[in-house]
Amino acid sequence: MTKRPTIHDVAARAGVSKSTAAVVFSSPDDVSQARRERVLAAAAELGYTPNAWARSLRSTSGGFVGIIVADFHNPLFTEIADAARQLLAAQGIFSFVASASIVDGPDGKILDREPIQHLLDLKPQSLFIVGGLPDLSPFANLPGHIRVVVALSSAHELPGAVTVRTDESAAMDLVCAHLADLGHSRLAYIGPVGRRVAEDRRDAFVRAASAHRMTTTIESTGTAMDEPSGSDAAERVLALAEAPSAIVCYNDNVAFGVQNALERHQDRSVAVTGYDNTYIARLERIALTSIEQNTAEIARRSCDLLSNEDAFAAAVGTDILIAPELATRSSTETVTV
Amino acid sequence: MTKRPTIHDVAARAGVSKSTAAVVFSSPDDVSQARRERVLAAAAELGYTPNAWARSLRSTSGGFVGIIVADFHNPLFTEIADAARQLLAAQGIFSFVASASIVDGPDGKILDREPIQHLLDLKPQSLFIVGGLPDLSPFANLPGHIRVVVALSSAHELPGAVTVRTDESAAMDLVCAHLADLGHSRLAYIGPVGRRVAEDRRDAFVRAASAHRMTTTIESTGTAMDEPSGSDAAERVLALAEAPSAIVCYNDNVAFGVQNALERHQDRSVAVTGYDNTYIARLERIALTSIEQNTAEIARRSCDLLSNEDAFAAAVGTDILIAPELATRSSTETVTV
DNA sequence: TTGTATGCGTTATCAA
DNA sequence: TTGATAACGCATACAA
Repeated sequence: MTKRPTIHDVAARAGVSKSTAAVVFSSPDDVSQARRERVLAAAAELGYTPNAWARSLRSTSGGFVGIIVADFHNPLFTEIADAARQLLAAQGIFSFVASASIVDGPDGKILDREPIQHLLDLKPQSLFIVGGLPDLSPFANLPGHIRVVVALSSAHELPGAVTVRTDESAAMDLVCAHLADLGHSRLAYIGPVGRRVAEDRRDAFVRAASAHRMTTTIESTGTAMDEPSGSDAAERVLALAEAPSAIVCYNDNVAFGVQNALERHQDRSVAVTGYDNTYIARLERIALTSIEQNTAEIARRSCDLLSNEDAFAAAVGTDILIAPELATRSSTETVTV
Repeated sequence: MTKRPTIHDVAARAGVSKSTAAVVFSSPDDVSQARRERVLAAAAELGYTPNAWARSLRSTSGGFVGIIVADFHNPLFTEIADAARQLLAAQGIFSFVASASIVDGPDGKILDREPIQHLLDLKPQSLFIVGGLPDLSPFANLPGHIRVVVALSSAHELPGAVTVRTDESAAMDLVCAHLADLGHSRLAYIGPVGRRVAEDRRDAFVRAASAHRMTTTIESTGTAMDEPSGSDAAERVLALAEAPSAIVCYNDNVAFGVQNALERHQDRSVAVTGYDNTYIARLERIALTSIEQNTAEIARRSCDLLSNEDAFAAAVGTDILIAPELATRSSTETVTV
């Protein structure tokens, strides 16, 4: 097997022309049954499978889905990408995953165009972008027939794209309702600013909290959204004259930092909530109440759009919002005020 | 930009033939300076970059490195893959990452050949396999010029490959020396069986512990290596007549389970160590002493082999062992016995 | 040094 | 229905 068999080898073995053999794999009905069976048999004996990339080169589309993961290290992203691959494979559509490479530029993050161009050169039938990219311009002038679906981020820069993301309002409503039930009335929110998702989430929090008649304080972590920045922000919040009884965080990482700060202050009275319901939040030592984004449903809806032309056409330009759930754990089982 | 410029367009604009233009990009010295500059200028104006896959199709090798990540969800793997990409890019070598898809077969895990075949069809110059795959046979009959480097796993099935992995003996020696320093003399080890790395690590533990004159108990987690299995195994160990004063774990996940079990028993006297020094181990609430695999060094050595033919030839068939480090945290700051 | 012709593995367009 | 031929974007042996 040091060399793969080609359509040429199959044709020779079956005693037909290259073109006839090729047709067997593209539109089997256009060839007589006798020849079709001979070709198929020859292909099976040789272990022939078409070379997808030679096909791509010749055709306008390779018939596969290109998946671009914004950040390999975000388990949410890889989970969705993985689920999408399986769903598409079940439909007989194969997919190819590429990681976006994001580098530091003079002003902010910059999206490296090279790996994306390489994926585009493979001529995907449609594109699935998982997670937020600093820049969507590489996808602005795609050949019109390529469908683009963006998950977990907004694609307002791409008029022809469809976005599938978590319903932030519903999420923050779950959080605030839960805290209201527990008797909280003064909340703080800790999270980053600047990025679209960040603004959405914070605004959703403010709306939800006020709907539940709770007062709010917003503490920014700048552009950071990790454990140390959460810890720092928590210190500032705890120093406030009217300290809150619960702290709602942009994501789990920030919440871990907040938990650390509370631990340093020996303060077990303040409730903390996260967002993403990561593996870590489930650990008994952490036990963080957190929003679970419905990744399975996000993947399912995305794949539907990716593979179904009509479904995509009907949804183009819209945001599809997926309802999240709240996983409640002991981080919100505190002394109520 | 709805259509990418081809070498044809560049040649037309520069007023030379296709081949001349092509040569400018493959062996620039073989063309006169005047024409070279005209071609380069035309390419720049058009924004031309070569289509790597068309090049691959024509040549025996596309000159890029194919990276296969065994499991997207293992942060260690993605970290190494990412580092390798950057190191290779700095050398002007581009790389393409594909995730292996591992499915459940009748007896055990099965490696899906399709995505791998697709990557192979792209004709990589060399292959970088990150992490353990259930089956290396798809790589057994590669065209001879393709170099294969395997990181974090063993490649004894592939005679022509080179393995780069952590020195398990050194790792377990660090752990046991640390525990010996703290006065421990009875150790338990909790981890899975069956896989090569698992056996290596356990055997290394036994050797290191006996070198430090400590007694050992081995508790298996079967094939599992996650938090619940660690928790269960810890319960069994704690029920032992002569309970150990320290528990050494196969990895961090298992160790988190052990920590949970200890927490349930209100037992702060038993030391726990992990392996991988994940992001989670660093969280203040977890503070797990753990072995840090030197991913940067693993990536560096691997890339050296990947890009340097001579270095690879010298190392073929061998295992390159990378020294790990021990990150000590409060999980081993217990009451000493 | 430069251009012409051919092929990589496939699909598409024609005649036959 | 089938098969010869061209083309996708590129590289290379060969001729000029």
